[in-house]
Amino acid sequence: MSTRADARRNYDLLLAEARAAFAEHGTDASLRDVARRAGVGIGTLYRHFPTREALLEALMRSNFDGLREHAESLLTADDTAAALQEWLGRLAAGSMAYRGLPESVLAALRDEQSQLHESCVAMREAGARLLHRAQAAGRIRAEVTADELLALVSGLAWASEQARHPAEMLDRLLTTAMRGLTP
Amino acid sequence: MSTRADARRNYDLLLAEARAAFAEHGTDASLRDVARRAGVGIGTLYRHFPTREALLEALMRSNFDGLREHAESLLTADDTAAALQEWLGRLAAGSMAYRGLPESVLAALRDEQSQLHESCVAMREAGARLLHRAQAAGRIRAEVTADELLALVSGLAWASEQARHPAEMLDRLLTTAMRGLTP
DNA sequence: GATAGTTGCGGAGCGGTGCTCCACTTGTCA
DNA sequence: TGACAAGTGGAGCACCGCTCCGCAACTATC
Repeated sequence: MSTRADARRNYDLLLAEARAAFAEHGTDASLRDVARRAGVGIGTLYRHFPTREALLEALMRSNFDGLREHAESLLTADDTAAALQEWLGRLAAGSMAYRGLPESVLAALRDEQSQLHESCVAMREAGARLLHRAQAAGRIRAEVTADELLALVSGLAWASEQARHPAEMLDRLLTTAMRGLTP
Repeated sequence: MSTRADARRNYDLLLAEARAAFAEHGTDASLRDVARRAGVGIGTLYRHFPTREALLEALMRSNFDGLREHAESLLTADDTAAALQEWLGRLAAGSMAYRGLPESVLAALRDEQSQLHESCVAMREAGARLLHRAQAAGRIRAEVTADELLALVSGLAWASEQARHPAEMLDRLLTTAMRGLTP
């Protein structure tokens, strides 16, 4: 039993609509609207996701897990710097999927109470291993920290979002940033 | 005559309260609250500033003008790269004065209809002269554009805002960025 | 199948928001 | 001092996030 069948169905419906709404209107999309689009009462939405953050969390956790796995798969790459850059590119692209999301990523990193924190930390540590490997190979300056790196990339992703040609701008900014990271 | 004395007074009161409110609650502070704190009806606020952007504009224009003047005064500095870095630091710090403002800066840069656009462009061009001078001196890579530079610094300012120690983080990120900008 | 009981649902309601509109007050100039 | 344009203020509209609880619907048992 645990969960009733209709509850499970509504949960999935809400999640799908939330994903669409956040992609369309950014992270401050109307939750009433999400419920409406899912054909469900507003109370039902709040029953399943007590806060807006809970909703974001559900969406972002898979993001984080994917990034962690990606980082781990890159740990055996020959070119450590290229591996790091590839991962940072995907991190930035993932952040940009929903407007306003980079802010949530950083907030989750900061707030240890956040339920997102765990999966976010796991992702960060996978990224840190990638960084350390590149540093050990002398490809990245030793004094660069993982926190700094994530903040940097989040900032670039954010700035690119605002530009006329986001993808192109992100590419330029990432390239410049990588130059600053090398010894 | 032109404007009545009381209207002028209310305008100034509103502007002062708006500045305080934006600094305290970010750029989405409650306008009703601004009017309340200024001891004025909400209608009066909207009479003077038809949109939230108009209010931001009035506040930011002085910011931009100050940045432009600063850039111009740095044009005669001996160390072109240091001059650029100093100005970028002030740009970032100015952006961070109000949470959420960097986004408005970039939006104004993008939107040519914006009333902010003119003063923003003037500031950007003053910054661009600073950049070109450093490039001519061989201190900054030639292919870096002014747009890219402003986006970069805005992104770093934004990311720093989110960090635990904003000022310190901004310093680290700016240093890394400058490294990426040098040939 | 029928039934009991728990689980989940929906939306009215509260206090807030941005913004509009217009009856009324107030400053100004003749 | 008065006429009148300029300026005011807040009621009102449609929305928001979020809470609460009477009621409907699903499920385990018989």
